[in-house]
Amino acid sequence: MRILVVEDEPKVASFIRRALEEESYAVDVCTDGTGGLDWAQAVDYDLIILDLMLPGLPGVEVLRRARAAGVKAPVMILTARSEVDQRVKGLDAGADDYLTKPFAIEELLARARALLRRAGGAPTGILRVDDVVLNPVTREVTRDGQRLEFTTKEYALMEYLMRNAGRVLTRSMIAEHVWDLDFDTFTNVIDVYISYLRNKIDKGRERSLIQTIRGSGYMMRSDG
Amino acid sequence: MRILVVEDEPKVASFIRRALEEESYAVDVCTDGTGGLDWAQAVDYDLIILDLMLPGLPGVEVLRRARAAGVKAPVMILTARSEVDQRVKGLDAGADDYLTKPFAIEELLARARALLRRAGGAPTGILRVDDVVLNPVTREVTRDGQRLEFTTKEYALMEYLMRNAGRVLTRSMIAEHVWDLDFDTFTNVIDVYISYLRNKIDKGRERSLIQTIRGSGYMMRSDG
DNA sequence: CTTCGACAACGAGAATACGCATATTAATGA
DNA sequence: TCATTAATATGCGTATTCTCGTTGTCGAAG
Repeated sequence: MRILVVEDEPKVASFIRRALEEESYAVDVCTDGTGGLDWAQAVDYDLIILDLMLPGLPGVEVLRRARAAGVKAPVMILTARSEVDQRVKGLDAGADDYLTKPFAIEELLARARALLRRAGGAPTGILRVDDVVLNPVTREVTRDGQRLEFTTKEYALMEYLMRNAGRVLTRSMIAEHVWDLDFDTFTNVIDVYISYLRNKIDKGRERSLIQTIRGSGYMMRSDG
Repeated sequence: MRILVVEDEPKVASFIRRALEEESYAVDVCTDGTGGLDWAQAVDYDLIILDLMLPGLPGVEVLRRARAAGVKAPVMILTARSEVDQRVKGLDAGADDYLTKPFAIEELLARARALLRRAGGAPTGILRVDDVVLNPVTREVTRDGQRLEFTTKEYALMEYLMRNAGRVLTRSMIAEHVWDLDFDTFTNVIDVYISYLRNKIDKGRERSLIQTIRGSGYMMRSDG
């Protein structure tokens, strides 16, 4: 699986690269529109992640030309929250999904997986802890066969916990993986969302699947 | 284990501090080079994390002077990716490791552990005294295979004792490595926590693993 | 060997920090 | 607009940390 990231902010770019690489994708990063277009045509990527705010050639134009040149790879566009019309233009120009900045890296990964699957069979990698089953591809979570509904944030947190079942995850780690770059340390959102998850997962059970490690963070109980 | 962080960006600094504290290290933060140098000389740190881009005194200079003044603590350098020149790579400024920004907090933690381990002379990282085993990564302590539960402070003290098994540790040394800057000398918290540890470790044994050195401090018995 | 003083150990309770739930406010999208 | 989700603020209960007074122990001097 090879992914092209076209993003001019070095900070964001390297953050995305790292995250994707950790998921064992091969990643190429390009910092300007023209170069991105060149690469998109030169290599048969499985996915292209494209920032719309680019120096030189605007993102929408990159996309349009790439499609015109026969690039088939699914494209995920990144936009600022305010640039709604840009987003629309992007989708018109042939994008398959969009993500607004700032975003949580887990969300980007989840969507990337979805796009890759749609394009052609990515590995399933179903996560299972106790009788909770999480399917990262469909984003479905069940307990005891019963479907559980999560919001985006809740799901991202859930997936992160499941992926690291049996390991202690400190709040810093959770912040870094589930929230975005400028996370305020002096807040209790994480606690609150853990509480949301527990409400949905553990309703009416005596022992929570998510354990609190006082002074450090949380841990998803692993089997046994 | 006490760590000095010299970093001027408040956001980054507090993020690092938090992550380290969640791993039960005692952490001091300094926002300028001159102050950092002073602290490095004043306190016997187990690790120093040093940003190279600092107001006032540049990081490399802080490091050079600290080494000249006889500071032995391992030093991890933080630097922007673009500023990694040969000197930094060769680590000939006297650093023991370097990390480029931006970085994943887990990587910083992992490297910190590695440096502390190297300095502590434990090749595997796992500390063992008699039948007590302490794993700094998972922060699990067992005696005879039996899991022992510690609070954050208890664990920090325990790790410090284990790392220095066979060596007499005075109360001031313990205070310096396990408690923070404003430690009240006229208190007996240390004695109290030693007692807590003994309760948990030595329950029902005749000879304590932790020996009292009357008039000086305490010592973790080393094997034999 | 005894006595005394200094030091350490212990127990109990006060103070604090932390996690959790709930309510409230803010942002986002239909 | 309203409904849904995200984030913040606050109050409460409890685990942890610390203080303090008392009891116990060690060791040196008499």
